[in-house]
Parts: sequence; C-alpha cells; structure tokens
Amino acid sequence: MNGGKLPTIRDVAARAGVSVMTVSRVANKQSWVSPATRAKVEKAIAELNYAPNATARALAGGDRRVALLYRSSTTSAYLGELLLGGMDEAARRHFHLVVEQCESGVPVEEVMARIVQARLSGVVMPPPLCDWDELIEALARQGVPAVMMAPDRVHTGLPVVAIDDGQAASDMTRHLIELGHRRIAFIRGNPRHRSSDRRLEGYRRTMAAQGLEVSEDYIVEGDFSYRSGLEAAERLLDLAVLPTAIFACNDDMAAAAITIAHQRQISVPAELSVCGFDDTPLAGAIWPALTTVRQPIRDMSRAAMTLLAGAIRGPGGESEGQALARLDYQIIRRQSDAVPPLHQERG
Amino acid sequence: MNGGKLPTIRDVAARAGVSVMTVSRVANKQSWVSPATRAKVEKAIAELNYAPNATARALAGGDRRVALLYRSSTTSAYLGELLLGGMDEAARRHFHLVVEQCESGVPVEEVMARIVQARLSGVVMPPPLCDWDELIEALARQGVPAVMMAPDRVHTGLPVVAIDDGQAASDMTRHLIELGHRRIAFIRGNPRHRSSDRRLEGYRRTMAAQGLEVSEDYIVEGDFSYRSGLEAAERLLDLAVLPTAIFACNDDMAAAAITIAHQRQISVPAELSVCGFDDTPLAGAIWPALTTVRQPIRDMSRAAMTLLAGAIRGPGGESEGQALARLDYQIIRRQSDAVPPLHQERG
DNA sequence: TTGAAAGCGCTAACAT
DNA sequence: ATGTTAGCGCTTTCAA
Repeated sequence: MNGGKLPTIRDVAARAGVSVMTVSRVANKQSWVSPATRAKVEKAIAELNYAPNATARALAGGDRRVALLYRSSTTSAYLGELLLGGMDEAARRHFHLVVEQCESGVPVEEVMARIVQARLSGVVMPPPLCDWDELIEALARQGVPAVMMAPDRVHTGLPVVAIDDGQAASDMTRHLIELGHRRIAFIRGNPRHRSSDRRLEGYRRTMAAQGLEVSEDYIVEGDFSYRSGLEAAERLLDLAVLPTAIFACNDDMAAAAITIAHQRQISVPAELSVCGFDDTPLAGAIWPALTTVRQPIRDMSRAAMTLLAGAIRGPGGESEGQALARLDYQIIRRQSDAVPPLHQERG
Repeated sequence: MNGGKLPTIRDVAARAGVSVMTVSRVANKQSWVSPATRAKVEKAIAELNYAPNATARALAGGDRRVALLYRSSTTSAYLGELLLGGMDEAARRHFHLVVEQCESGVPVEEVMARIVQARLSGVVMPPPLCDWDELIEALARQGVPAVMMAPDRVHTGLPVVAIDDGQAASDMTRHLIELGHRRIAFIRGNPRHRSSDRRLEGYRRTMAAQGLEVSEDYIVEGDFSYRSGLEAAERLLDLAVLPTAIFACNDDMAAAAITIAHQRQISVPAELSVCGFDDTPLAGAIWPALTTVRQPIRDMSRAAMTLLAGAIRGPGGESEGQALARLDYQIIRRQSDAVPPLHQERG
C-alpha cells in the first residue's frame, strides 16, 4: 500500500502504464479512449480501489457548488424533504449541494455577498424565499442562476417548479361538492403568499362553476399557522349558518379547525368535513386523519436541481431561458371528509 | 476588478505588500503576525472583499469532511433537525458537513469503503445507526472517529451525546403519579432500541418507588410507529380494568392512543391522560395537544459535532478517549394530561 | 516575524 | 487516441 494513503490518479496511471490524463478520461467516461487502454485503466482502478478526490476535482474546475437556500421559518420536515430530494440529483450531476440559511432581516446585499463568496453557481429557492423580489432581482443582476420552488407568482425568465395550486384546490372543492356539500368554507393562508390566492381562486372558480354562491363570511383569513387556524375556525363556527365543510389552505390550519370542532363537540367528519393542503406528517397522525392535497416536495426538489443544472452554463453565458416543471399533486383521502349531515338523513 | 473573478489570496498579498503566507496566517488567525502587518492585511482583505476559497483550502490539507450518516427510515423532520444543529457547528470548525445515506441492507464493508473513499475524517451517527454494532466495530478498526447520538447502549471508548432517557421517563411517571394516577400503562417502543428499555426502566423504577404495583398487562409492545400505537392502545383499552393514564414511548404512539380513545368516546384528558416522548411537531398539532418529553435534537446534533471535533486528531493519532454529553430534556406540558376521574369526584 | 518554494489531486488546453 | 504542460487557491515545509 501507499503508506495508508488513498491511491491517487497518479498511482492508477503508473499501474496501468498510461498517463494521468488517460485515467482522468476513463474516470469521466469522456472523450475517446481505446477499448484496450480503457480496460487496462479500469483494471488498475479496480485493483487499487481508486476513487477520485472530489475536492481536487472541484478545485481544478470540474464541479460546481449549488445551494439550497432556506429561511429559519422553514420547518425541519420541509427542509429534510428538500434535502432528500436534492441530494442525489446534485450528486449525479457532480454538484456539491450546500445548505445555506438566508434570513429576511439581512439586507439583500449581504446575502448576495455571501452567495458570491461561497462560489455558488446556482441556488434553489423554496418558499418563502422564492417570493423575495429584491433577492431575485439581485441574483438576476449578478447572473446567478436560480430556480424557484412553488413561488407565488411566476417571474418571467426564471425556471420554476410547482404544482398547479389552483387546479388542486379546484379538484378538492369539486370532491367536496360531489360528496354533497353546498356550504363550504375556506381558510386562506398568508395574504402575502400568492399560492394562497391561487388556491382560493381554484375554490371560487369551482364553486361558481357548480352554481354555488359563496358568502364572504365563509372565507376567512389565516397565515398558515396552527394558531391562526384556531381563530379562523372559531370565526367560522360562530356563524349563524354553519358550513358543512371547511377547506383550509394548509394542514396546520385544517388540524386547528378539527381541534376547534372537537372542543365544540362537533363531530368530524359526521357533522363537519375538514380538508387540508400539503400532506405533512401531521395529516396522518391526527384524528380523524386528514384528507388533503399532497405536494411532492421531494420530487419538486429533485426537479429543481435538474432545472438548475440546465440553467447553469459557462460563466457569463446567457441563461437557458424559462423552464417550468409542473409536478403532479395528489388528493390523499383519509377520514376527515364525508357526506354532509343533510344527505345522510335523506340516504 | 480582476476580470469578474473573485479575489484570491495572491490579490490580497499584492495589495497589502506582503507574501501570501502572511495573508494565510492572518486569515487563519494563526501564528505570530505583527500588529502592523496584520492591520495592513486586514485592510486589504476588507477592501477586496476577500473570502478564502473553501475548496482550495480543503485540497491543501486544511479542512476536513465529516458526515452525518442517516438511514432512509429517518423521518425528514428528524433529519432536518440534525442538519440544522450540525451545520453551523461544523462550519465554525472548518468542517465540511456532508450528508450520507447508509442503508442496513448494504454490507458493512461496502459502507466502510464509501466512508473511506469519501475522505471522511469523522461521522455522526444518529439512531438507529448508532446501534449497528458491526458498523461501529468497523469504524473503530479503521480508526474513523464516530460519535453516537442517543444510542441504546453506551459503547466504551466512544463519544456519546444523549439525554437521560430513564430519568426523563421517571420524571414523566412521577408527574402522572403526582396528578393522582395509579393505573398508568406504558407503550414500549421497538424492543431492539434499548432507549425504549431505558424509558421502561425509568417508568418501572418510579412506579415501584411510589409503591405502585404494575400489572404486566399494562405494559404493551409497540415499534414506535403510529400503527403499532393504534394496536397497543386497543389492547390497553380492551382491558377489564382500564388505566387512567397511558405513557407512550414516543409521540406517534401517543397520538395513536388518543385516536383510539376518541374512537371509543373516551375523553382525553378527562377520562384518560396520554403522554408521549420526543416532542415532534405532531405533539402540538393534535387535539388535545400532547404532554411529552422534549429531546433537544438540534442541540444534540450540535454537541455531536463538537465531540467529533475533539475526537478527530492527526492521522493515526490516538483517539481522545470517551466523552459523554448529557443534554437536558424538558417535560412539555400541554393538554393531554389531567387529574384522573376518581380524584375529580373527590375534589 | 516573514517569505519562497513545493505541492495537495485533478482537469483544461494544447500538443502529438 | 494519448501524452505534456500548466495551473486551480491554498497551506505546508523550510529558510531567512
């Protein structure tokens, strides 16, 4: 052995009787190498148990660093999903994936400085960062490729990965209507997140399409937090004419609605159906388990990496232009939705 | 500007009128540099907005790569917490933190090969990896420093970070007893996880200390999953003499117990108190919100990094010896525990 | 206290 | 199809 040290490309070259360049070519499955030479090199690689040194490769200019930006407000579960999705895709493309915290209190210039100094050749921006306009503009000015995950509004010229929020909300609304619900209430998310608006629109559109009037009392505002869901649900269940279903903009608020219903002895789903959005782990662990819309975060993160790879080109090169990955959502039906009370009587 | 390129150590040296070595010393706050020289260099660094290139630094032999190993069975929430805790600590110590998946199906040799080839100078092993004996032995043989997070049994000579599971369970049990409970049931976790056993022991010890007999019917087995909690709770609530409290080995199983109670119209906490362990996000989002023991995963991950740093020494150097970081747990009281029914009548 | 030289392990650009 | 020559940006000797 080489003194306890790992074999280098030079060791392989020596053993195979070729130059290091040839080994490099074989290792990168690049360029033309004669089958005979390739075989020799591969044999040497196998015998030495050689694996290229990622650091050296990166220094020499091969690899690139891309970052997964996140806000501290991101839940660890979401972050974990992003990571699990992004990692292998990044590795496959010889990207180094680094995770960078990025707070809103910090001035954009400072964030940009960090990004530049970290030698990042691209960034993935999950919500809510993907809606920080100043940052997006600064990135564009500096020519740092970025891909947005589930942004509120689609910035022209930027790659985006998302599901169709409006369509998903529409589908869920239709599902409730088909169950027989007529009085369906809606808990909005933070008004600054436009994804909330798009979900609201999907809901409105479908209600209208089915000829169902929506009282404005039935649309209450939340901010995606469990707490806000508590308040929203109370307002809803204080109404003179109770809704038979509540569709919340995310799972936390839906869980809150279920909690309030419990407290008021309103049975879910017998008397009240409650649906959420996101399919967080919470959805399966509350009682009754939540019917919700699943966003494939992990797949979206993977797709974001792929898009980012496309957007990263030679330094100063022009951007790849817009790209959009629309991923499939799924309505996960559990136990929080049912035929409304009136229908049950009739049946 | 240097043609759009980032300033290198050489640019700084030139501008400060010193050698690159001096700049390197200043950048690393190392060795002796005269205050005057240091000032000059720092000025140049500031003016150029210089930041050392981590990749180059790593290649030249400065930095080290440490890995956070994980199993695919790890929830993304847990992984996220590990990451959030470990990252800054790793960065502060000039460690590159990489995240590596590590399945149980794979032979140990293969895992070791990956670890060696990835040039890892240390690994953090969260559960359940920290209880894979063969891997631990292989790591020791190869001299790869590793620190265990919340392992089932304490391997001599290995750094460990954990909370006192037994004491925490004991505290929670005492809390229930002080509320007035006498018939306290226990849902165990996977029997292969000894942390489950330690929690059970803590429970048993405290029950005994208070002179309370524990029927073996009151101790049922789960495997940490929500599903298993469902079954365990059903067995418990099928008993002739119902417990007034259920203490589950983790939050998922506690949530399951609450679900079953709901289904049987048993009011929680009025008729049945339910407590969990871990304080996952789930705990705060179910109804009633779960009283549970909080493990400071993030802090534990941070502590693990610190221990790992201590364990990593010059190549072939002797290990630092054993180290143990015992972190503080906390009993988070929410709404799932209360005085038992009988006491209420008396009061 | 500071500097000069020699790489770390690899790849890009040019030979051949 | 394969080899040669230069570095990438930093740190580590060793000298001054």
